[in-house]
Amino acid sequence: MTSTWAALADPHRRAMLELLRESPRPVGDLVASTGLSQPGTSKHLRVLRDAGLVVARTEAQRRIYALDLRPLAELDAWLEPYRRRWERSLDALEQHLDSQTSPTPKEP
Amino acid sequence: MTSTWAALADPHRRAMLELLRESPRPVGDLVASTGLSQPGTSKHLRVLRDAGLVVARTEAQRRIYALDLRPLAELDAWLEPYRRRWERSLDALEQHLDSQTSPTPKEP
DNA sequence: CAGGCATATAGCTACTTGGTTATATAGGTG
DNA sequence: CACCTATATAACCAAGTAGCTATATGCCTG
Repeated sequence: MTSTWAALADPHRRAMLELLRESPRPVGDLVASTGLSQPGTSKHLRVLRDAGLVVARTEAQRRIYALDLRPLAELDAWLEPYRRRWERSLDALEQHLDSQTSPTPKEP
Repeated sequence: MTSTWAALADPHRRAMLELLRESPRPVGDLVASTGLSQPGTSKHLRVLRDAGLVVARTEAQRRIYALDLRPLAELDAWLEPYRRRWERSLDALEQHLDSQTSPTPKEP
């Protein structure tokens, strides 16, 4: 799972994933959108591939990259117990502010 | 946000967070649980502090570290659009398996 | 105030990483 | 086959990181 976190620690890679969330794309598109060199982009794609976050299919000379959501679902599962905690806090806060209008929630 | 992802990319740091999820603890506890040197542990704690994932309060000579959930909530928000995607897939799967015994219990 | 305990910082080293340019590989097309 | 397009890999460099040991800081206690 470490490789997933590490892969997501880079802003360029996160941006690439967001692009791929819309639809699968060839490398050229990602090169254009990141503004990095083509080899640089390929290097990032390798990291994402090694982490299992994307898969590539070959189409003539092009490699079409697509998201694989499973590692993200794993992160989501990791977050779950923490999420329960802050949801509990929010519930409490909500109860506390029950009858008020508060634009800026604060730590008690 | 990059600092949050980067902080979580290290297994020792994730383990420390899991410890702190149970309750706030002094550094000594974390040293013991990680098996790292004390300075090494302190270094990791600094990364977590800089990312805002933990806060420390001083209590005599001890520093008691506690989780701050807010950066994790941010990650959760980042995951949201992806989550929608895999939930949609799961919905589809579910429909497909409609008349069978459901192995994955769900939130009511 | 001396000494001990708990933690942080400094300073070092080996390794990893993000970026580059140059080159290799693979497929399409004249 | 010669060449072009698209992508990957190699080789290199600067900067960052994870670990260590040694040292500084801060607080308590006798």
